[in-house]
Amino acid sequence: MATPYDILCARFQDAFDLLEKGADPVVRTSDRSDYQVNGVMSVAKRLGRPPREVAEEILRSVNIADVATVDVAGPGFLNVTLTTEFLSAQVHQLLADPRMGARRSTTARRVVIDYSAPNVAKEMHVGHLRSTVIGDALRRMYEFHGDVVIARNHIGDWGTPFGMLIEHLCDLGEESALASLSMGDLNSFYREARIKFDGDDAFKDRSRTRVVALQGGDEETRRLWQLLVDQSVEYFSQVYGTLDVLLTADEAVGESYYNDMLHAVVEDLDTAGLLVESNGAQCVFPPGFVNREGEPFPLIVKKSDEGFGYAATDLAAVRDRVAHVHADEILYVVGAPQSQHLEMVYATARLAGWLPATVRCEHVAFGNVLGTDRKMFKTRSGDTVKLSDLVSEAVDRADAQLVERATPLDEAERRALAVTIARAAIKYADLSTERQRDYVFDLDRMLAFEGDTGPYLCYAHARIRSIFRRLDAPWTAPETLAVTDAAARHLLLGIVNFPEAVSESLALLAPHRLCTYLFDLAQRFTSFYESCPVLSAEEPLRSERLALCELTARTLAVGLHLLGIDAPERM
RNA sequence: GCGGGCGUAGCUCAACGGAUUAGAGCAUUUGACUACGGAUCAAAAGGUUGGGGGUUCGAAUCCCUCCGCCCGCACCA
Repeated sequence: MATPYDILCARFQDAFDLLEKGADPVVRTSDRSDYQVNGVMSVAKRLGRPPREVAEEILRSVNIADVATVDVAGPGFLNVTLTTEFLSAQVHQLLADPRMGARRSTTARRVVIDYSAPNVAKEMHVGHLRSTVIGDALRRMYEFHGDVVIARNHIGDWGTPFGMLIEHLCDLGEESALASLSMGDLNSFYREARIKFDGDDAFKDRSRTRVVALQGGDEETRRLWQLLVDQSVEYFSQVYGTLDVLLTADEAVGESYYNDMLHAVVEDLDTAGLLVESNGAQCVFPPGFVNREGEPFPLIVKKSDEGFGYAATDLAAVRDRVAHVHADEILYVVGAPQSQHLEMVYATARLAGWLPATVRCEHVAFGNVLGTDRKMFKTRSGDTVKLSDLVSEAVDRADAQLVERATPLDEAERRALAVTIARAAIKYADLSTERQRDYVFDLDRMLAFEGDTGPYLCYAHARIRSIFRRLDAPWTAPETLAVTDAAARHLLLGIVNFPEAVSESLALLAPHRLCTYLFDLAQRFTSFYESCPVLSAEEPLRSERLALCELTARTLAVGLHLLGIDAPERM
């Protein structure tokens, strides 16, 4: 279905085309009317005519009487007010549409989304949270849009640390090692291995020998390595489960997956004449990148010790995703600090012809996670909070609040709801702020049941649903709605703009746009609910208001679902 | 030094080049309670959008410059 916004854009485009072909009408939502058209001034400027005169001309030529009334205001703005009949028809269309008006793409694009990327035998921490939550939300939005998402969890499952990890596994004995790993005690496993590696020369030697065996394809070593990987992936899946993240074990396509492609990457770069030896390393120098001294800055593909750098893996991944996964779009949900590295990888892939201009390849960067003291969360030095601890603390606190508020649920339901609310809190807090900014992690704030939080939105939804549980007879929306109350109209206009919130959020890869929309919608609803009694109203007003309640609840639920958040029926 | 990001109310954050009042939330103050779920609503107060230039009919938004904070800058990913 075409949204009101679409219709207005099309109608005004036709009118603007008469004056200047292709001129943008600049249709926007407005606080002065339902929508405003701002494009008149710039057209008038280019035509050298008075803006108000141009506005009047557009007002005469635009074919819009069936949709809205239009007035000229100020220096040449057009204020657009939708007709009640039109809004009424919108309500009926939306009631019949589970997508709440959002278009479904007819040309499904294949979109690779690279997100989460934890390390094998290492704990997932807050540093992985943003990638996981943002990536998963984008995934849901793309799928909703009708695209095919190929998720890639680029786990760190290869490299020199695996020598010591495997040796440590052997020392502990497979059984007890795996038992400790399956308990999610990955930090101490890694730490113990590290301590031995640093303090025990014999262990260090064994570790190095083990790395060589691993890279050489030694069967027993590979088996041990696989144990570590499987155990970790199993653990990651548990964490994803608690967060309701869609990633599956199949989608854990880690660094090692690209091992067999690395030689070809280097050879083909060489053949293409892109490879340069520098300080013993094989490098590509994509133009435009310089180091501290202002000299060309290398992307190191093969290290001076003959080992492949991570750049080789990243290049192989891009190549694979284009050539074999047939991606139309590749998104890397990775922290902002890696921006330069990724830009260099993309530049090199373009030079090598592995990444055609038709394929969109983008770094979906996000800011650092900060503590409430505004200092960086440590990501490498070990002082980070385990993701799983963090989630369980959030669940406990959510549960405590539910108990305090005497929620009308039994114990089991309440515990389940606490999980839902904790997820909502964590995800919404992360998604609702502009990605690129640094992000302050504050459990107290995100778990608050008041304000711009996940729990509040859950509550807003549950509260509407409770109205319908009180009904003793079915209802149907009246043929024509009056929508006379300002608050009701304001709410309906919000509902009708859902598709634009979704498409804008997707186009900008900015989930916070959708969050802002949903919170605003919830506010419009409570304001409506305050001034417009529903159940006690006379028919047909009662049914009209029920229709608005129904549409609001569904819009909230669909929107929250796109963010990876469940909308509970009751709280 | 070079490159990138950020700088908006006490705090956490919005704002798609648009209209006299730059918006929310939290916190503060004041109203509304036997309330269709008060986990709420209404209102007040709180800002020379880091400073200074420029482009534009119109700038938090685009350009330049300066200041401050953060990140990256050769073989860890």
